[in-house]
Amino acid sequence: MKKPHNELFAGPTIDVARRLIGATLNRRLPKGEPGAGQIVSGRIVETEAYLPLVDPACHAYRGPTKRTATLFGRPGTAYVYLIYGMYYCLNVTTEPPGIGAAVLIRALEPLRGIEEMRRRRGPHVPTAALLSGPGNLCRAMSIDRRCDGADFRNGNLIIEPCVAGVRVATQSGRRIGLNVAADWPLRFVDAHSPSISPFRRSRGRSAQVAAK
DNA sequence: CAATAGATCATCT
DNA sequence: GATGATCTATTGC
Repeated sequence: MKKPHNELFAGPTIDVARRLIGATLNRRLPKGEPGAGQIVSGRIVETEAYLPLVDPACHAYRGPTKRTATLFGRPGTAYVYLIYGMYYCLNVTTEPPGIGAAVLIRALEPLRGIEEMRRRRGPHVPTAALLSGPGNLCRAMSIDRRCDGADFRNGNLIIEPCVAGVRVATQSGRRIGLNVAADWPLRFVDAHSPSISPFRRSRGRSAQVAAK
């Protein structure tokens, strides 16, 4: 039994998004599939904040629905949804219960279970790219709607904070794939990681502004 | 390198 | 009935 990391999910959404860079995501592969029970894990190197109340790109913006119910629950819960009929996206809920907001996990650097990830992504995918991109990391780690509502402190989907004292060179920039409020500087990356997701068209240019 | 098309479906209007 | 917090392959410069 490990110590729960409540402090990791506390505070403003932007702070959580920054704090999650360098943290470790551990996933225990579900029963009934290859590698069941094994742990696959990665180091978080890219996140995006979706702010409470004021953010038109946040799924919570128009109030709770059946799909987005978990967004309004306690912080540190998994919000998983299907996008484009084909891929899942994994979020960490933030803010107190009743307020909908989250941090999207966009990319990780593979740590454990590389063979299991490659089995799900394909034999020719380079190791550094196995967990690069929100849809890809969910596929590699067998994360889908069954994970919606999971607690990141216990269970089969756990986030452990960055080791104390480790400094990650974090940068911020515009968000990716949005039609509204894409230019808000709410995307955070570990600038030195080879696993950051490729830049994609989201209109305009992708300004990278140095943060701390 | 940049732009575009197509795959595919739960959710919401 | 339209729409995505995506990804890959393909085309064109």
